Amino acid sequence: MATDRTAPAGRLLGPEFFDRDTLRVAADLLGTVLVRDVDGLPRWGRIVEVEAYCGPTDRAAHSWRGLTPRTSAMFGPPGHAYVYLIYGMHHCLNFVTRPAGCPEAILVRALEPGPGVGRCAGPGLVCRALGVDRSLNGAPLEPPALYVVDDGFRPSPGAIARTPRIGVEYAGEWAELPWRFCLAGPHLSRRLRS
DNA sequence: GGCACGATTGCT
DNA sequence: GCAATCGTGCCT
Repeated sequence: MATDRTAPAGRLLGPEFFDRDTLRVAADLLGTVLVRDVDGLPRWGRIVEVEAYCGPTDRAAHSWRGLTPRTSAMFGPPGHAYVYLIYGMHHCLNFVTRPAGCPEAILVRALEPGPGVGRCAGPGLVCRALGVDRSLNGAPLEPPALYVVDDGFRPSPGAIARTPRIGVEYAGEWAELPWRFCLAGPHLSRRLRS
């Protein structure tokens, strides 16, 4: 008996959803479903951990140094993907927020994996499990390739946690801001608190 | 042209 | 605790 891998149906999150305050978008993304379709075979997971990057003032953001070839997607329109290669071997997926010219984005750090999808507890693992690479950099978040839907799931308010972002200690005071948003559970890239 | 390093991961 | 692995950004 084959596992039903049909992606959850729901409201497609378009540019109007992402063209809002980045911290608000980050919080609202928790519990939504990220879908990646390759040749008609959907892979999906529920978003349980994200981080907001609000350049160019945010020293932890890639856009802090201004527009460069790599970060050009961050300066593009909302509702598009910003995908980059880190440590020469892992890809990281971001959703661009705010209008073009305002280089803010949200890093997808962890998913609760859907049927047949591997472990997604970490930004590199999310991209590996869903088959996301730099060919999607700058692509619009639209079906079928890559998109986000609100299927009606609503996390209980008490389940949402905020902590400082991971791996940005170099950013000084910006590293202390609680811009990592989590849905408490067993699928996070790191445990909450310490 | 050269070089240091990273929004990570997995193994010792 | 640390190696893997390479594109990017900055310097010469």
